[in-house]
Amino acid sequence: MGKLKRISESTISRLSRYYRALVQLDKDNYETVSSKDLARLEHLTPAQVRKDLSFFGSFGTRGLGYPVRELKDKIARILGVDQEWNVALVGIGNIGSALVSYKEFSRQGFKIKLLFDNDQRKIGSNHKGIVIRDVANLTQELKDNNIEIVVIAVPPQQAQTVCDDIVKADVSAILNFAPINLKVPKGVSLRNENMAMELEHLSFCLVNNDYCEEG
Amino acid sequence: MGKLKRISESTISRLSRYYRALVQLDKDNYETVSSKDLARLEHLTPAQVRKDLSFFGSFGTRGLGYPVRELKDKIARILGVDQEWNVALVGIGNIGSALVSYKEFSRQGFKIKLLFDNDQRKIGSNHKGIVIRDVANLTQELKDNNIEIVVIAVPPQQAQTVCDDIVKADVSAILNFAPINLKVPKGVSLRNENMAMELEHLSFCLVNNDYCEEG
DNA sequence: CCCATGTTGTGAAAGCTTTCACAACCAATT
DNA sequence: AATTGGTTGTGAAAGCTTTCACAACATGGG
Ligand SMILES: NC(=O)c1ccc[n+]([C@@H]2O[C@H](COP(=O)([O-])OP(=O)(O)OC[C@H]3O[C@@H](n4cnc5c(N)ncnc54)[C@H](O)[C@@H]3O)[C@@H](O)[C@H]2O)c1
Ligand SMILES: NC(=O)c1ccc[n+]([C@@H]2O[C@H](COP(=O)([O-])OP(=O)(O)OC[C@H]3O[C@@H](n4cnc5c(N)ncnc54)[C@H](O)[C@@H]3O)[C@@H](O)[C@H]2O)c1
Repeated sequence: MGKLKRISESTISRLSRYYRALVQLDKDNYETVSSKDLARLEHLTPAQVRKDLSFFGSFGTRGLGYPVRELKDKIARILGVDQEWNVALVGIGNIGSALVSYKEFSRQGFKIKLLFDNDQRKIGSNHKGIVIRDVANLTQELKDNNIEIVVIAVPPQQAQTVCDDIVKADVSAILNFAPINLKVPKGVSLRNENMAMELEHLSFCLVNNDYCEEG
Repeated sequence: MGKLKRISESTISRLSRYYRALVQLDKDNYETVSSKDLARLEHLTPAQVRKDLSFFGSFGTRGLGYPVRELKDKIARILGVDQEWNVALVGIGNIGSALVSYKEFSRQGFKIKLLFDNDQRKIGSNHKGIVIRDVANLTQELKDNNIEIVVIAVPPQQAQTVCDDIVKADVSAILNFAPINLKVPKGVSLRNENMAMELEHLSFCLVNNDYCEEG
């Protein structure tokens, strides 16, 4: 079992994609899948699929391929989506509200447990069955409720302060929607969802289409 | 002027980050900035900054650094954010509505011109000053209105059909929020915004914290 | 049992990206 | 004009990721 190398960002992202494909294959009652099939489904190469999986073990059978359900479960375990995670959301505005309404996260094990805002008109109100709390008590309430992942959806100016309070609660996984570079201590995982950057990437491709292949 | 190499995805993303930093530096009335400063602001290395910029030309002065405003304008040009882009949005649900309300895109030159949905209750209604059109006429209306970028925010099952209609209108830049692998012909730039994948990345880090450094 | 066909797992090669290191240059000071 | 201190631009080195290529194994049919 290859349990030594550091896993690259891109391998982790591809794991998510394999997982999604496998969930579908399982629904469609496929028993086995080859690296070739999986690669075609995700527009990758078979060698890449095999190499990615090989970092975590040998899940396939030579000549046959991978058992769909088993591989799906193995990857679920690796990705940590075989369990439930307590999620909190800070900033219940446009994006925040959209996220609360999104049922798919819960189905995948990401349970939105707490909502926070600093707007007195919103605090105390019920949003999709969850009461919005005062961000003033953020650190304490995150601790009290065993929150493991926090999503930041506040304006960029407030994001670092909110982030600091989250870190104080020993939460070590943060998803940030504010277009700003948050500083977090070592050991805290931070992912940024930056739509402006994606749009700029597209406009770059429109302007420089010769130098921008494969989207 | 280095106009030969293919530019990597990561260089383009970093260009967006330099741009954001430069806009701020300009606002704060800085005249020049060194690769060292720019690197510190974005948590990168000075060599990386210089190498990235060198793909597009020599914008700095040895001993002095880069002229902030000039470099900002140069990068704006490279990214294509020195001009306005006509954007359309398909699927005015949770995410779609959030995007329409977001003023920042317009400020950056991404002008949301058309909205589409297939829900008869929504079609014809006014959303933040823009009327929601019937997706049935998608291809024709994209053409008629010179739309250059389309954002897909419909359920995953409908995304490929919508995508095909967009491609038919010769739009070559698509931002997709549906968690599905869209197929687009060569020459069309497709970016995916997949929040589930980001959350899975975080849960991976929580489970395998030894193998997951730097978020 | 043997052979043909198919597929994995993995070292090694190729390709790509980042970092290093330094010549080339700029400005200020003496 | 020479020296000091600073910074860029870039070829080369190092590091990382992807692809290649093939031994090792599985199955099925003669
Ligand atoms: N709406 C979009 O489409 C979009 C797109 C890209 C990025 N973003 C980014 O996402 C973030 C949220 O955007 P939005 O459109 O939802 O904004 P919004 O103004 O609709 O919502 C922000 C919410 O955060 C709350 N808030 C402000 N300061 C707070 C604090 N200190 N603690 C807790 N809550 C606080 C506000 O009361 C509000 O409810 C912003 O950083 C924005 O730049 C939004
Ligand atoms: N809401 C979120 O936080 C979130 C998060 C991640 C991903 N997503 C993805 O973004 C997409 C949109 O999510 P949402 O929550 O806004 O969903 P939603 O159901 O609120 O909105 C979807 C909208 O698309 C419209 N629609 C459906 N089929 C259409 C078609 N063929 N043409 C045009 N319009 C059509 C619907 O009428 C609706 O208005 C989905 O693919 C979802 O998986 C959403």
